[in-house]
Amino acid sequence: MIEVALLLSKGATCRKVEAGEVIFSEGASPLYYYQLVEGRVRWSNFFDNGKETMHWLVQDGECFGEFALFDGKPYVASAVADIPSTVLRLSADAFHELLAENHEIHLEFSKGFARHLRFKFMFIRAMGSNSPEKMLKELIDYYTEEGKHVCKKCRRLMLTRQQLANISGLRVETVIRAMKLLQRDNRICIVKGKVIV
Amino acid sequence: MIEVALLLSKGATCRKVEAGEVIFSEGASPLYYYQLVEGRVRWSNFFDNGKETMHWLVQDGECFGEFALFDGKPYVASAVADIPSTVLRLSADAFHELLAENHEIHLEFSKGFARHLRFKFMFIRAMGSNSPEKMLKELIDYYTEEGKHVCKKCRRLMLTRQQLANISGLRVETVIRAMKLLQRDNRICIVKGKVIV
DNA sequence: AGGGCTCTATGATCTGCCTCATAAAATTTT
DNA sequence: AAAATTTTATGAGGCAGATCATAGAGCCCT
Repeated sequence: MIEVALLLSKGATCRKVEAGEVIFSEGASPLYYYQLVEGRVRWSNFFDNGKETMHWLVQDGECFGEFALFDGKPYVASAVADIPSTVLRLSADAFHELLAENHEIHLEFSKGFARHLRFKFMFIRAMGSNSPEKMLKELIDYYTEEGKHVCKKCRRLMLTRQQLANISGLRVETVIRAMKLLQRDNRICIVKGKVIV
Repeated sequence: MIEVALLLSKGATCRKVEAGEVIFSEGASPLYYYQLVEGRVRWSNFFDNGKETMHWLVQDGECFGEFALFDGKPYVASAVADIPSTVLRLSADAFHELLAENHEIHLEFSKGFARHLRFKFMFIRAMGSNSPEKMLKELIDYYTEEGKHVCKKCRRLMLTRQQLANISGLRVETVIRAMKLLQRDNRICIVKGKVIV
């Protein structure tokens, strides 16, 4: 979200992480600002029974865990590399300096918060429907509008049913069945198992 | 969230609204910054079947609908006065001027966004448990920690079971039954039907 | 005090999501 | 190419939250 060169000039360090590596854990104190240069990071809660609640699947250029830097409280969810990734890390102090010096950057973060909050509102509204189909349709519509997780070339939604299950809080079998119903009613287009938006 | 005198000096107008009066509607374009001087405002989605999903029960001094001013998209939920209230309204332009001029105020908004996002993360994590008791316990713990909706004098949680239902997305009967189970297991203290935290 | 409303409460039933089991297909790794 | 892993798929059954019905308790309003 912040220009890489600027981050580096402020003393940010670049690190490569393997798939499955934990970048920060739920409950830990926020000490750094993190930005994903390349790769994919799951920002999730992991439960004892193996279930995962994925709050955000971080893509290239996005930051994650940033809001903990603003209220100073522990991380509410863990960040785990989903594939081999490259991550930039900047100390909290340097991050706050950057914001104080540059109103434009600060405003960009405010806009980012607004977008994220909008997503959460949409998500919780969709949950209220108590219908897997409506829930998934809203989610897919959101990603379509935002162009997130959508392949620019083939317009495929680059999310597996398992990932949609982890995001929506539904079980994978329920997602599979709901997607079939959505397809049957021509509410979504599925080609070779892949959603085309 | 912003000092009242400062808002008024920027041209904010004060308005009294009756209980039930709509301040802004889901889908409408954001034109103003709103701050509750006194009263109570429900920030909710209202569904055709009468169900309500309450995202936030706004209290004295809190602002609402503010994040739409940052991304410029329509409101995701409506704001309705829950009791007779007094609301301050500032034009979007003046609001952005204020932020640009005053880094401290801007930072306060960022912190507010962070707190709200933290709440949403907590909420969605709690939903993932698929257990009304865990969900409600987390909600009550959150309000306890934040001191929100808690009477300073008598330590009563000032939320009805119906309100908890609208917030949690559960049905009121489910909330009532879950609260009884929590009480039976000594996880919460209920006196005369009221939760004491 | 009385009327109207909301809130709290409880039982019965139903629906649908979760769970478990199994297996084929697709993808990744060796 | 083969093996291993993940993803997609389908069926059967259980369980719990939603739903519907009913009613008492508490509260606000004239």
